[in-house]
Amino acid sequence: MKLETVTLKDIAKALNLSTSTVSRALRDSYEINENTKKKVAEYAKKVRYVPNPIALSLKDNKTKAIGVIVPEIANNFFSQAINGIEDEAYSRGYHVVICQSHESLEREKENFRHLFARKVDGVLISLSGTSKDINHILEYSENDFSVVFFDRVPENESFHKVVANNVAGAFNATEYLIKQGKKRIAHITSPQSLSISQERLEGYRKALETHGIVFDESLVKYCGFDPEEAFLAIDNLIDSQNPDAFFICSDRLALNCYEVLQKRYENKINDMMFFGFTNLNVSHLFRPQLSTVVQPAYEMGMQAAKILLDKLESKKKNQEYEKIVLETYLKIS
Amino acid sequence: MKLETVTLKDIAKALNLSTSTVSRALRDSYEINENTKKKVAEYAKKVRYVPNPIALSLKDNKTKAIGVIVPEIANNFFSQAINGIEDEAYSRGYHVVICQSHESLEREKENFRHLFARKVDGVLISLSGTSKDINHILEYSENDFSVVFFDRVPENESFHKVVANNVAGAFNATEYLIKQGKKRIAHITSPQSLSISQERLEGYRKALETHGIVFDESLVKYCGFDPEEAFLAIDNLIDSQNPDAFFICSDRLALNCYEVLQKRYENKINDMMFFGFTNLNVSHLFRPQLSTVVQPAYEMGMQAAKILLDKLESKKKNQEYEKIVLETYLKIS
DNA sequence: TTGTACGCGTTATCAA
DNA sequence: TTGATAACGCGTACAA
Repeated sequence: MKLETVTLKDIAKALNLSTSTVSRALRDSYEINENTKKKVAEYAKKVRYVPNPIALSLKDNKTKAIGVIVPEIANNFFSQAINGIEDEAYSRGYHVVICQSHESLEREKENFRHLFARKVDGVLISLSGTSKDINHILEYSENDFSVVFFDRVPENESFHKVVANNVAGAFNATEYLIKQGKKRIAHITSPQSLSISQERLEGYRKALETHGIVFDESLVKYCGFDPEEAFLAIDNLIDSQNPDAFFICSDRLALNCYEVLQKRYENKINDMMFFGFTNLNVSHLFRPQLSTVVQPAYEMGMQAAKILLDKLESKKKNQEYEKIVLETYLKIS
Repeated sequence: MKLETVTLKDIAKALNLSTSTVSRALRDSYEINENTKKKVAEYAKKVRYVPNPIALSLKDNKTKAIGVIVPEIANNFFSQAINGIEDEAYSRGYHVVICQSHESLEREKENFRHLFARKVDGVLISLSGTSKDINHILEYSENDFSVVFFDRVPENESFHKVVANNVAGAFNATEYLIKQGKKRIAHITSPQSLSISQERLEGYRKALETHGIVFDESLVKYCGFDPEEAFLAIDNLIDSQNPDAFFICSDRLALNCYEVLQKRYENKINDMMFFGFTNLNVSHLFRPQLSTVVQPAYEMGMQAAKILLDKLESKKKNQEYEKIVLETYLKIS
């Protein structure tokens, strides 16, 4: 059985028809004789005709592909989100091109350039930790190129966004720690420029306030992507702030913390409690125990993809920008 | 600044040249006047001309895209391998379309159909745990469609393959346990159909033999993808085999084991030792401790991509099939 | 040195 | 009901 790609022309030749007739027959056009349709359909099936998507793309100036830019795929939150994106996209006939920014603005720009040059129909993106603004994205989106943000989103109002309820999640986690009797809860989080950092800090603050604990700025540390930063932050906290719990707002930072705590402060961590904001599927196996705020990653990805595809496929330009907020839940270990 | 896609024709019109002249000028053809070249180059840069890859694909019947099929991206080994694949591919002007089989043969077939229909130039694949044969792949590869396997590879000789030295890795892990005084080492592994299962079992056996321990088949359990299978296997082992260590050959199974061991046998696991065959980057945080055999995932992905791209770009059909074997290392926790 | 014409596979328009 | 032709954007053989 040969698999050489069969074209309309091949079918036309074999059946003594014109390519246009074959094309119309396969698309079940009303103006084609039923017999012809049947004949064409049968033959096409027999030779396993599959339309060439490249030709279609060239014609329609659409690729039926969407791009996804995430910081890292080796992160459960993002890989779960990608699963949601893929399920939605594939079920609607789109395919997905995944790019990683590795938390670098430069890479993110490059990814965008790449995806645009490759003519994807739109992009889903969660901003890198070093992207302070979104000028590099505005440039494209102003020209009618669809972009939907998820998880790490910009302040800019003129975009569709899908996020978790970070404030509530952080509130609940912090409140949990407070109810366990913790009073000096250190908060270690991602760069301040990120929406998620701001919102989670807000939830943390609110919980403290609600429970009459004075917010102490020196318990809050923003950390970038050099592990040494986190190590140093922890050293400082332990040396001078006497924390009794940690609320750590990313996978990476949680691991950094455990690293240094286990190495240098093994005797101190027994009474400490740890809460993360991660989708780590193994957190319950950690010692000391790590509870976490879990985001509905799959659902977020799916919703984001849905919004993008709906937008791509709708004729009307809807200038109503949606912001979908999904709830988190606590996984206590 | 407008971003409307500029075509050769636009440039030609603006500069009062023909499209072919512009095309040649941009490709630095020797037959074009230097002045013209400069003029064209400048203008193209100014309007940010980017060739339309769709048009090129249609013309060349090549997409400069490769497909990757892996069981799950939410698995460090595969996400690291993908990083290697992407780095190699992007640096050579290819892009990467990632598909997940979710350990299902059906999905794997579908992925293949999809990638082929999308006209990727070739495919990198690590077989799903339920793929007993590769007929669905032979079908394509026999027709001059390039496929390179990595990690989970078929026996078939007529393919390029990149694998870890599973035998040596398993040998070293088992030997380590033996040297720690363990005598009844349970071996829990993936379905027998997978190359990795066979090779790791071989390493395990060899280590036992080398150290004068009789191989006991009842200590070996193959588990599929239903967690209950693993739970049951462990129950059986503990009930009737009295193991003093576990050598567990996948991320998923390691987690399954911990799940049940922590829940039901907390009092028994203190003296047990655990070794995995995983690229979990958090294994050192687990309690009980999990040491693991680590595969050079990034390198494997990169090598596999390199072989595929070299093949795609070489004129000659080289019928020499390579099998690259990379060494693992132990990460002791 | 530059331009014209064609073809990649498809569909839409117009003609028959 | 069917067929011929043009067009999408590009590169190239051939013509000028």
